Amino acid sequence: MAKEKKLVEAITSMEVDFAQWYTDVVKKAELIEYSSIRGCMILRPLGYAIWENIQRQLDADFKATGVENVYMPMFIPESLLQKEKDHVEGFAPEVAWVTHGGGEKLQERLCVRPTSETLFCDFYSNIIHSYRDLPKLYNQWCSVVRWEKTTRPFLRSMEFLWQEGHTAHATAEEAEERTIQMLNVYADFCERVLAIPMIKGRKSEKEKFAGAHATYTIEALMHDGKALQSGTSHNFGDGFARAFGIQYTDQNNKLQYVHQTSWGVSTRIIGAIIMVHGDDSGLVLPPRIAPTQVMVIPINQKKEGVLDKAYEIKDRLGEFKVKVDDSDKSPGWKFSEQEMRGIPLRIEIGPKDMEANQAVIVRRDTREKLVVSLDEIEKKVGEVLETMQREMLERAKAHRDAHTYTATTMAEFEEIAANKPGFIKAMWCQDEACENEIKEKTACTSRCMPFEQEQIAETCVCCGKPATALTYWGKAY
RNA sequence: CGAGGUGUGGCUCAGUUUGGUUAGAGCGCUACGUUAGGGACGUAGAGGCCGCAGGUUCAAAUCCUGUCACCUCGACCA
Repeated sequence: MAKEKKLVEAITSMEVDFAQWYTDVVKKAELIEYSSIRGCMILRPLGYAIWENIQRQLDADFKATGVENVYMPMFIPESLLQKEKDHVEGFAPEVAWVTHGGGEKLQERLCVRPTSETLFCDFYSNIIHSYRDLPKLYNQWCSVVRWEKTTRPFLRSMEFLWQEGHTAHATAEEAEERTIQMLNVYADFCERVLAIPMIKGRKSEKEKFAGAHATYTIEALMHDGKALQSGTSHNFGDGFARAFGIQYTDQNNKLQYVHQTSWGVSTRIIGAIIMVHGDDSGLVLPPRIAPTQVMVIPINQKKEGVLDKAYEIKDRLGEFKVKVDDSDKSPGWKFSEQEMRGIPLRIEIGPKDMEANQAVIVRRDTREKLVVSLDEIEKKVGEVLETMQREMLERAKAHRDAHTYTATTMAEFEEIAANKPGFIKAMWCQDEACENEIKEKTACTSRCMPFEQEQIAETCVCCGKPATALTYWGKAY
């Protein structure tokens, strides 16, 4: 395959330096701006519009399963945070504390929420009394703060936007069912809308959420072969309920503890969109998440009638999200701008086209050019957007599959980890000692034990004892 | 938190080793004109407490001390 000509000098090539490429895209596409606070980013209009689209569509998916939105305070009293032992141990090292208010030292420190389990639990303990009060299916859209040591735009920032769903159920079965249901909502959304294929599975004991009974995850593979945990769904069992005293009276007038879940996705998912679909010209957005789907670019726009024709095309494409770039930049500039910002389709319209009653449609992902008659432009745009959405998912899947390896011996595992970036499937005994040894030898962590299990060997890749689970391993963000 | 690196117009950087008039360049920005199918060109202009604080010196972007911020890698991390 011929080496693609590099059109935008301002973006470092992926091959040269993937991390730098990522930073360049994030900046050149104007997704974010660094702020004056370390590790906190400013979401610019394009970055925020993508988040709004994610939010709108996921929110509808949640509500279709009966979830309601609430809003909780952003501060958590220290005493409340400390009620669940594992939870506080997991989060204490990275919380920000408020020690003063209005110039006075506070009686009790307040932490800025790193996650809101404790607030929801406290709340639930007050409002749940009877089996008739269950289930509670609440979600909130908010930001949380974690005092991270190193940060990267979208992937890890000190403050980030997310949603956190928190549910309370009468039975363990119902909680488990909800945990899996929400993981499926996430995975379906990612495939259908973001065109990112996900591996669904369970986290190891070591990787699971602080205080959870079980954590489920969706894992995606980035273009550089590193894994990104893109969303999680936790089954808390009755652990938090016991710590917070969340009890209800059942049909037989007996006191019972509730069973809880929590689940979340964050702006990190935007990092996944960038690193799965982006190329050396910048961002590539799947049509279903793109804030602008079509950019009409007039050629020689000073010429009589060209701009009018561009606006006319925009009006005719009313069912899509269309903009006209009528700035006085040169056409070449506008092409690059549209590409850097990941706008799925561009329509070029100039004097030559007008004469022939046609326009040129260019796909962002393949740069394929299509000359279409103006008479059928609505139909063509619809078709191309759909094709693009479908093919982006197919390409991402093909890339992931081509970078998924299997290892049955440690030597094999080490050889792959050292030379081939991607997922490694290997059998594991689920002993944490092996997990640690694998990390030490290969820098790979366990990503998940997928729902779709295969028996590729009898014994653990590390210790040789009988294996209990096929596990995905990889270097992770 | 450890190792390394970087702070000079909006951006990318030169100048620092060897202290010396008025601190430079390219890009971007503004105005006018010519252009226009893959980041056009000309002319004229605006824009700098050289990260911050001390110190050395006749003289500091440059040397010394401290400090802050950011970046990369590692450790850590739902």
